[in-house]
Amino acid sequence: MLSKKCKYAIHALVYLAEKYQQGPVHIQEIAEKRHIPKKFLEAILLELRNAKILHSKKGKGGGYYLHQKPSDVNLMEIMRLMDGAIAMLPCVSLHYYERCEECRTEKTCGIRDAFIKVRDETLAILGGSTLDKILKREKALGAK
Amino acid sequence: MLSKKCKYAIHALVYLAEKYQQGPVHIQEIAEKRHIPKKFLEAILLELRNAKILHSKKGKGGGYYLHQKPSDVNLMEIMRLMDGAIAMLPCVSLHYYERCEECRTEKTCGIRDAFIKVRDETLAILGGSTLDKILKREKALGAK
DNA sequence: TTTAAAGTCTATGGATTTAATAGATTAATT
DNA sequence: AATTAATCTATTAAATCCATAGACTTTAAA
Repeated sequence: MLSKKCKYAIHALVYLAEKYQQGPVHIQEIAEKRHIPKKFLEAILLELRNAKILHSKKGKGGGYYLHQKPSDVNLMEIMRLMDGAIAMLPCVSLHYYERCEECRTEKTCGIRDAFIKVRDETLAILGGSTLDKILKREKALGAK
Repeated sequence: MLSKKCKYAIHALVYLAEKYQQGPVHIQEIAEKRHIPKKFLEAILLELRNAKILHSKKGKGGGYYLHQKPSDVNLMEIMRLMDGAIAMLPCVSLHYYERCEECRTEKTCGIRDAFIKVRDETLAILGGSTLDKILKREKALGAK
């Protein structure tokens, strides 16, 4: 399951994708429109900024805005950033690999196989889910 | 990520699949062979028994054994039992559906789409991963 | 019929993670 | 200088995960 942090991040980014190239957006505005606790959102946006997905501007007229194009930001990277590994087992994770304490002999573990397949399918789908596609889909579904 | 509980359950079941139709196996034996804390394993096996995946026999010469055929037990049901939903969002879960507080308007949510696809692919793979297949694979990989 | 083996059940404790809040500080604009 | 808004540091509250302890029950064998 995605953490709330990750869900909030996705929602905030979709919101910012909608306002792409329209100048900085206040944290306050995002928080209100997407029903996210403001202080929590602060921390999230800061992390997205440090990851170069967002830029920010301080002071009056400041706020956050997308650094990358909406077509260049996908769910895979957002989720990795917020929640870490996408794989269901540490021993099949590409970015957060860890040896499984349980199955000591990785080479002969019959379980990993299925989880490698799940990982690959999942990454393909999430990697292809970009902010602009999500936005398009929302519009197609009739969101205002 | 799978919980330890779930990993332990899978390992224990694979072990019991190996001993299918060879009589009851002690908790103690499974715990030692698969490096699982015995007391924790007790609780797990009990749950698997209540779910009719295992049977048990009390008293001397007792122990646990598979109730279903190894080809009838798959990772999907084990994971659902131990960890709950397999989907990454509550609002796309088939067995543990819950409304997302975040995206209030489910009908116009552009995010769900990707997670429905992930869910379907994942369920197909995990549902097809049965104990006997895992066992076969381990033998093919040369586990003793 | 006693005894030992083994599963069953209830309860609890500690560690870690997640979610949220508070307050002080820094930077930019007007 | 005043105002606005992001940044940073700390702290707290709640939930979950992992593990252990101990008493109880059932069964089989001696």
